[in-house]
Amino acid sequence: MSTSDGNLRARLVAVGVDLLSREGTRALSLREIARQAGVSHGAPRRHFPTHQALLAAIAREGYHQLGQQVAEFIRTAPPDPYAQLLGLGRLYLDFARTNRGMFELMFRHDLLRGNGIGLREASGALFGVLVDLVLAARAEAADARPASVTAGALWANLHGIAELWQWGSLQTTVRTEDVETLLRAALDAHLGPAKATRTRAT
Amino acid sequence: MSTSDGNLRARLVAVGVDLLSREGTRALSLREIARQAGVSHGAPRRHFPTHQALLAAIAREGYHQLGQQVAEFIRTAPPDPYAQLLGLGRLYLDFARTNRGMFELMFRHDLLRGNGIGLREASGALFGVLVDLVLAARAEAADARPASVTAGALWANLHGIAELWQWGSLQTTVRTEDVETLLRAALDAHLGPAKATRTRAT
DNA sequence: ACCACCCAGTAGACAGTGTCTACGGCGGGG
DNA sequence: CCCCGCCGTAGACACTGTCTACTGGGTGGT
Repeated sequence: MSTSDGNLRARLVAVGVDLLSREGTRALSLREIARQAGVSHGAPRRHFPTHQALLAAIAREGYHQLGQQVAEFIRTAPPDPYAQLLGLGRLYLDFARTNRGMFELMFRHDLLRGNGIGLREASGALFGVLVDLVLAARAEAADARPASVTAGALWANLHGIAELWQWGSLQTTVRTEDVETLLRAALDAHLGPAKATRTRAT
Repeated sequence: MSTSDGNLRARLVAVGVDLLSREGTRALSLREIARQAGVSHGAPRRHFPTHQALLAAIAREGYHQLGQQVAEFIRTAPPDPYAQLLGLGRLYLDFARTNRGMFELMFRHDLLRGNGIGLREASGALFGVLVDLVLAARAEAADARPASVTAGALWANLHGIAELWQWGSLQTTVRTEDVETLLRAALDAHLGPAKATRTRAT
């Protein structure tokens, strides 16, 4: 069995990911993870100094999964950078919607205090992809701002849509249960309305 | 008056707000709030059926404070709707930065399950102000999308900036420790670059 | 005036949590 | 061979949220 052999550390993370997807964030107690892994409650302490460190490792696995999905999408995507950005936005929002607990865990504030060094790096790599795409997508229309600023604002927009939609406010205030509308609005806003015509191509 | 003689309810919320601003979200345990209020740990149960209900009441107080700040700003603001939106964005980001724990509490997912009905309403009122301002700000430039969509996307952008900046990723990936740059980018993007010239006016 | 009643607050119990410490067994290197 | 470091176990400790029994005091009804 690939899960039972050898490293308990990897098995704890795997059990945490599975438990996080089945039950919510609430079920991710240290003792419950150890229970599901079939070890005593003190065992995780040999591999993770604290509970937050284990949660950070699980969140890191989430960034790994998201990064793999992004890489897989980029590999099998049309060469048009705007279409790539649209698909990337859909991927981000779909990831947030499908893996609710994981998305919530990945951006918890208390996880990068001390032991979450890898989290900023993981998100930074994903952000680099976004910067490159933004740079390519708005190459024709000259923009005064650096691409990192536009990419940052765009990422913030995507993240805000995911966050507010998950929180439930957008479902009642804005009539759109379609996140797609907000995604289009954000893309068109940050990349310029000239690119909006390509939206129909997808 | 059931609320006046039982002023413990209001005192619990006040103690929670104070405790939340001094220590973090971690300190907001039911027993600690009761301790700071000078009552036994079972006393809050007479006014709030569960711990989450008390937290929801504290978050509601946060929405109240934010709403008062917004109303105060609108009252003493220049009539230019774009300048009002800029100030409103600054106000939102400043509120998120100044009252970290409160902002985190106000958008916690588990608080509107069951007892958080008032939270969506409180945020909905603030959103209405935003929709009106967006409607007025882009009156000249005709936009195909309804104002609620633009306002929703803009709010999501503001919220995402606050969230990602608090999380810390924007501080390392984007070199700007200035949230102002991202705020300007978001406003110019969603309201059209034609309005960007007015940015220098403030 | 009296008495019953309700109600806010107290105190204790219970299960569950994260962290710490002492202990056991097991395998590899001196 | 022995000894030591590693890894998992078991129990304790101080917490937490929730539930239940209990008490004190004020109010309303008769």
